[in-house]
Order: sequence, then structure tokens, then C-alpha cells
Amino acid sequence: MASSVVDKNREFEPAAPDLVSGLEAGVGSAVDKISDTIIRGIRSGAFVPGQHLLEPDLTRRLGISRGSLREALKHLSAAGIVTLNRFRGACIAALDRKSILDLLETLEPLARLAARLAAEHCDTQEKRDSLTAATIAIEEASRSRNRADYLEQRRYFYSTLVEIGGNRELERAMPLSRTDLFRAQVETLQNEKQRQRHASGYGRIATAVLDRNPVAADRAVKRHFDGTRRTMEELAPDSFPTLPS
Amino acid sequence: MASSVVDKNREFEPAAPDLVSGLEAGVGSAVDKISDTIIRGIRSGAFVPGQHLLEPDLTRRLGISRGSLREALKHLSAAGIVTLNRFRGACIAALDRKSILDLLETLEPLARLAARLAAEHCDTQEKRDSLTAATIAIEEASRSRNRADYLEQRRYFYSTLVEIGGNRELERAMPLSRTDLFRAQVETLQNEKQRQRHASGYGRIATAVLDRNPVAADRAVKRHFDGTRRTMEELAPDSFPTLPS
DNA sequence: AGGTCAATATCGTTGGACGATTTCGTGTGT
DNA sequence: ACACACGAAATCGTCCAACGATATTGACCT
Repeated sequence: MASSVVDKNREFEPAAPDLVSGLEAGVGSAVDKISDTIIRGIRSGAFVPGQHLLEPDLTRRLGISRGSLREALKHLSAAGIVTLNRFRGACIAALDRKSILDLLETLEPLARLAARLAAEHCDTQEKRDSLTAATIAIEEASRSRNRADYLEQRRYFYSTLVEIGGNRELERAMPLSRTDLFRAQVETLQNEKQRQRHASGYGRIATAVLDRNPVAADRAVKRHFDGTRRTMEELAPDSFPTLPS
Repeated sequence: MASSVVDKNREFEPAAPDLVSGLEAGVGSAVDKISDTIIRGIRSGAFVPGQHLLEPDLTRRLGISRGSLREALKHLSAAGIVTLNRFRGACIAALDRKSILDLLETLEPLARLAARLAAEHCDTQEKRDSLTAATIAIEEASRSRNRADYLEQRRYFYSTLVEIGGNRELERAMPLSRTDLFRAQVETLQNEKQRQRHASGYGRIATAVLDRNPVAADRAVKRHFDGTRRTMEELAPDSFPTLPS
């Protein structure tokens, strides 16, 4: 068994308390809360890529009805976070090596566009402050070694970049949730040097954007992705699940 | 009232028969069929952007239960085809001018990537045949003046391009359904010259891909998008809904 | 005319029900 | 002992009925 990430028979601890955290906060609909809970669970490690999801189990654990859960799963399936197999239930999506490289290839032009737009539109103090705050937060989370924090701040950094750029369609098209999945899989496999290489990229991107230099921002993102691809090449080939379909 | 596209109070003809066409074909789940039906309805003009969707009305018309409809709407909402307003129902999304420009800006780098990848991977006769067939089909549909056909073939052309490229993540990230929406809105507003300019772009892209020239393919897509943007500038400013939110 | 409040329409969520399909254990034959 | 067919259990897909929550509408009052 070469797969070190996928474990389809993994069982929960009975009544994991951190799974339902955040379910009460906010006024959004229940299915949105479920989606958020599952995404957070992936970032925190409570859900493992490849893990099988059983409807009756989740309804009991999250305290919601089956219809709402099914709506949430449909939503997550559209985002590529879970895969739905007819009559065989859902499972957290697992990305093999090719899927990850494809994802990076797809995300890169979007991230470069986001950086260019942000650099062009970073003209108010409020925008500059928000980007500075996001950059500080991700560097802080990187030092703290808290994986869930780091992944959340990473996503927040991208969201801030897109928001500054002002292109709403980009926000929709960027596969950030799918990248969460990818990060959750590889984060534990990286060594310290690779981790630092990755974390330092965000600072460089932010600097270029704050300089209002679109060309430099574009180049900083490209360099960031080149580094990520290099990390992928350095990882052991058997670190990934083989054909999860 | 400047909006010539949105009509929130539009009513159906009683028992429109073409709405349920395709519901019986295939073995996919019911919610997928509902999604397809609605997307097809947008392409054909049976659903108008901005149109309000009422659950009890649709369940009666499509002959499915409310739960299944809600799952389908959730799916379509994630794809950006319908917008869900809490306690105020769903409506077909309507794109204002900025949203369309944002969409083009986002789609362009993805389409250029798709063309580059297709040009690099168009190495088997099967792939070449499928692209040739898709190109012939879209040119045929363009001549036939059948809007629904043209929009379907346009989407099929992009899907073929992505499939040849072999990047599955790109397929997921490309906002093709959202582009259907955009096309459905502007197709009726274009004049003949603009329509031909747009249709001819696909042939140029296909030629470059079949030549296995990634640089030329990238350039052909860029030129195609430049033309689309030019068409947008030539359209009357009041042709778009104002802030559908 | 303008504001206030109740009636209505619609949505959000839940629970249960039934058929369809997969999975897995059991029994049988060789 | 092993392979295969069969049946029971588990799970999913769909539907139906119901209740509370919220927005819209229109009547009523000032």
C-alpha cells in the first residue's frame, strides 16, 4: 500500500467537538455552514482527502437533516471538494500528482491576473492596509506552525488580492477551495526549507503589489508557482494517491 | 426603464413543451437533468437573464419534487447561472457591463492556456478529427442562425479544446456556463458584422491548434477576445441591466 | 398622502417514506 | 478448498408533507 494520504476506512473519534465549531456563528443558511465546516475540517485535518463520507453518519454528527446535507454536498461537489459516486456516497476529493500539476497550471494564470489587477488598483489606503494585514497574518501563521491557521490565511491572502483587483468573476473562477485540498495534502510532506520557500513568496507578491508594479507582481507570482512546482518534483513519487476515481 | 434584457415579471406560456425535452434521455440523476434543462433553456431563450424562478412553479412545470429542484438550484448557483436570494427565491443571473468585461478578462487567460495546451497535445488523429468536427459544427451553426445551436456548439468547441489539452482542472475552472449566460444576453444585440467577426475567430484558433503552434494559438485566442471586447464597446450602453444585485 | 400592521406567498429546514443500487456475507456445488 | 450464485443489509436517489421564518403585499388608520 503506497498511499500515505488516503485511508478510506478512517473513522472519526466519537463526537469530535471541533467539527461543529462555527455552526452557530453567523446568520447564513445551514447548508453554507455545513460547507464551511467541511472545508475547515479539511484544513484542520479532521477530514482527510479520500475519506469516505456517509450521509447518516454526517447528519448525526453535524445535527442537520439529510436534505440540507445533500444540498451542501452538491455544492461542495460543484466546487470539486468532494466527489459524488452514484449510490456509493461521497468522499473528500484526493488529488494525484497530475491533478495537482494541472491545478497549478490552471491557477497560475488566474493568480497572475489577480496580482496584476491588484497592483493596478491598489490606490487607496484602505486597500493597502488590508493587503498589509493579510501579509502579516500569513507570515505569523507560517511561523506558528499551525496548519489550519496557515491554510486559512493563505486563502485570505488570495481573497484580499482578488478583492483589491476588483474583478468579481475572478473570485468565482479561482479554484481556491481546490487549492486548499492540495495544500492540505502536501503541507505535511514538506520539509522546513520548502515550507519557508513557499511562505516567503507571499511577501514578495505583496511588496510588488504595494509598489503598484503590475509587471513585478506578475513575475513574483510566476516565481512563486515555479517554486511550488519545484517542491512537487522534490517530493517522493509515492506521496500521492493513485487514481482516486 | 432602460433595461431591455431583464423582465422580472415575465410569465411562461402555459405548459411550454420544449422545456421538458431531454428530461427522459440519459440515465443521469434527476438534478443533473434539471440543471441541463435550465441551461438549455437559457441558450434557447426559454429562460431570460433576470427572470425570477419560483420553486412551486418550476416543480409543477418540470414534474419533479421540490427537494430535487433545490439541489439543482444550489448546483446552478455555485456555477453562477442563477442567483439565490434568501427568502426571495432564485432568478436567472443577469450580467451588467462590468461583469461581462470582468468575465472576459478572467476567461481570456484560461482560454489562452487551453489553446496552448491543445496545440501542444494535438498529436493523435482522433484529437485532430474531434477538433475539426467541432469547428465545422460551430461554423454550420453560425450560418444556420439558430441561437441555441450556436451557443451549444460554441461551448462544445471550448470543451473539445480543453479535452485535447488534457488538463482536467482547466475544465472545472473555465466559467463556460457563465459565458453561456453572457452570450445569451448579447447574441440578440449584435449586428451581422459583429456576429461574423466572432464566429470567424473559432476557425482561426482551430487552424493554429491543428498546426500545433502554441504561440499562434495563444495569439488567435487573444485576437478573438480583443474582437469581443470591441463588440462590447460598440453596443449601446443601455443594453445591459443596471446592477442586478 | 404617508406610515403601520396583518395576511399572504415563498423560502429554509426537517422528518419520514419507498424504490433502486451497491456491497458483502452466506450457502452451495464442484 | 475454491468459485460462484443468491439474498440480506446498507446506502443512495427521489418524493411527499409539514412547520417556522422571512419578505412582499395590500388594507387600514392617522
